[in-house]
Amino acid sequence: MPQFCEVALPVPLNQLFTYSIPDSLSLKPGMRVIVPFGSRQLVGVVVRCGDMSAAIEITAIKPIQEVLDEEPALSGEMLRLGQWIADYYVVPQGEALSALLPPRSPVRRSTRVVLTTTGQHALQGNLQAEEREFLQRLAKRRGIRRESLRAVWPLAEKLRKRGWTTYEHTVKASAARPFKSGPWENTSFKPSGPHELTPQQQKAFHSIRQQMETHQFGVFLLHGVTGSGKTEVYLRAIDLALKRNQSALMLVPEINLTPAMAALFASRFGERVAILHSSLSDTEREAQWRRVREGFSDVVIGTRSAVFAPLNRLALVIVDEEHDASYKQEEAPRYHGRDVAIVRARDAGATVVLGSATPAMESRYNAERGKYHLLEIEQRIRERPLAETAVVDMRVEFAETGRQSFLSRKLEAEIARRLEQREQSLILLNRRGYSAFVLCRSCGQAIQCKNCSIALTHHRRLARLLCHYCGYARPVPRVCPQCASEHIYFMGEGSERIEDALHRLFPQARIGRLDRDTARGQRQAEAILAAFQNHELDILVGTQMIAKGHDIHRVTLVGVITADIGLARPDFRSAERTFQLLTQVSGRAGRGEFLGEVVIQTYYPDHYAIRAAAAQDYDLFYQQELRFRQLMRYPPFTVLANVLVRSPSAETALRLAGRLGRHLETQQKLGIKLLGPAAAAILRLKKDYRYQFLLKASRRNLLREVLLSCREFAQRERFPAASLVIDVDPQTLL
DNA sequence: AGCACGCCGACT
DNA sequence: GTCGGCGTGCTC
Repeated sequence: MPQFCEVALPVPLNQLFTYSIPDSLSLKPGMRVIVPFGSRQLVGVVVRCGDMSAAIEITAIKPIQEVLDEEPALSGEMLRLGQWIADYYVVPQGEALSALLPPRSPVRRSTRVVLTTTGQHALQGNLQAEEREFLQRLAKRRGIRRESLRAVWPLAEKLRKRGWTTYEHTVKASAARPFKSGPWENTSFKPSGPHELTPQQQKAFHSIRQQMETHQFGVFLLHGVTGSGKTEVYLRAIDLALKRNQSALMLVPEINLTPAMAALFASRFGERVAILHSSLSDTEREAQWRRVREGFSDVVIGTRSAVFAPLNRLALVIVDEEHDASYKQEEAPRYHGRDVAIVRARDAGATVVLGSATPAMESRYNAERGKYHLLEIEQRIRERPLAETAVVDMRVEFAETGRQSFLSRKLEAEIARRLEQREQSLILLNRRGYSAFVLCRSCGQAIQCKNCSIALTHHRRLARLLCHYCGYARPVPRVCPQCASEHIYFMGEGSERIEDALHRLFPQARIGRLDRDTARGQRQAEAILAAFQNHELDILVGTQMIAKGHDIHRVTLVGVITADIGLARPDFRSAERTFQLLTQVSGRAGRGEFLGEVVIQTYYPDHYAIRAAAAQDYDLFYQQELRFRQLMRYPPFTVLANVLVRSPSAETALRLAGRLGRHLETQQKLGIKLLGPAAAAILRLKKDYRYQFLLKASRRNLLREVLLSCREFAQRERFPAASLVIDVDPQTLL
């Protein structure tokens, strides 16, 4: 009986493909294979193996070409997780699985130029000298690698178009590399022991331990104020998993995975830790992946994609700063790392700890309904008090001083005092660049990106206008590009301008800046933070990068220049994001022996997100926000999906949106609310025009049904594959 | 998605 | 007369 298998392939088609298995190959589900697909060869993952019956209806079944793994790259557990992602996020299984696979490609591709039969005939006839020479080179060997063609490229292309030569593509397994030992081999880290736990830390740890002892799935929400020592609780729980010969996984947001953090974990767990960092190369990443799979590492710390680390005997999954938006992947498959982590833990019977000082609304709501166990730590370690907060109403400030300054008298005085006392200040302005936009007073237009419907931001040091969405850059114009008027004005301020202005106000101060412009990679960010940590800087200005997780003892002042920047965004999470940012940055003050102080400048001092952040009162915010969400039928009271239609042609985008809209109207039912089609908040992004629908559903199943029908409709109606974007549980509606 | 096949305009 | 544009259809 011939054997067949079903293979998931990285194509946007919602199906598996059946291949026959040659007798010479032995295959198991989870192995990667090379298969012929149309005129191409693709790498896929075997999902199922079976006998004839499944394949009976398919006319032309091709054989598997090559097997790429000796042992399955994906375990049964990981294949199930891939299936869950495909179902939940409404993506084809092949696309879902591509997120789970080991980082480095298992194949090498090469393209050779070879002689065709007509080409061989042509060689007999009359030819130009250079043509003859080239064809003879091809005839002598089995063609030439395409890359080594550069010098004779135009000639080669000419002959190919004439039909004398053609490309021959080959895909071959790349040689397996021996892998080196861990990343800590050459650093002589000093082992460090556990710290004393406060009674509240102790209590939280005990609950987690009890759950782990049951070997049953369970989720904790560890809600601990900033500086309450959540990390020490994580360390103890991981330690427990290891002592029982089980493994642990910890997810952290991108910016928190600093070498300092890595060093902390290395000092406690040594070579057993694998760190999956975004700045690792694919080869390094794969080496870590193999260390984990082969059991050399049983603790994995990493960002979003580390949730797929091939750990066995998983006992504990920690998601630190679980509210953080960077856990959502913003391209297909659009999964949420926290939610995938929970599903993975459920399948493995593991304990989950979601940690945050500002839990996501959904998480806190789940805790209140008893879906998660709530653990609270209200005390900072060593009983350090939270910082005191002053809110400055910038409307009043302007009325009283009559001058348009970004810095209030209060904040300026406090900075001056810190400089005198040799203490440090953190200044937050959550917008990078020098001025926010460039406006022409004659025609009234802000200078726009050529790919997006977005005003460009002025970056002075770069002497460029930049698009913060697509990366487009252009020189700073001296006259308006629209109307040639000289009356162009630079409006609004960003972190770069604040840094400049502080230099002028406090010429004696040592000032640094931390944002995506000064810290283009992890190392530069670390260097700036290290300088601040060592008190080589008095003031650190920056965007939200300065708000996260850093523990710098001499910071006694945190200033927020404009707290309202995020509030105006057309996004139902804008209040939540603002509250989280203000709370996080406030938590940076007073972590040492001195009391901290926070000054928040705002034009909306009465907004509940700002009031609650100033009072460091999570519950106040939560209750208010919950009412808003309930009234407006937003999560956690509904589940959402954003369905977006895009095309480089404005007309096509509009037409497709109209057709999809008419289809969605036929899908209306009780429990589903459809908003749209509407122009996306950024109508044009990266050259695409975009229209969107927001679906609110009372139940997950209803939402899924509608989304599946959307995808089927688009496929049936031959929408271009990239034109439909489905985002389940969207974190942003841009 | 990628790639082949197929049918209409501006070039040697 | 040919090259090459991208519409349409298909991939086990």
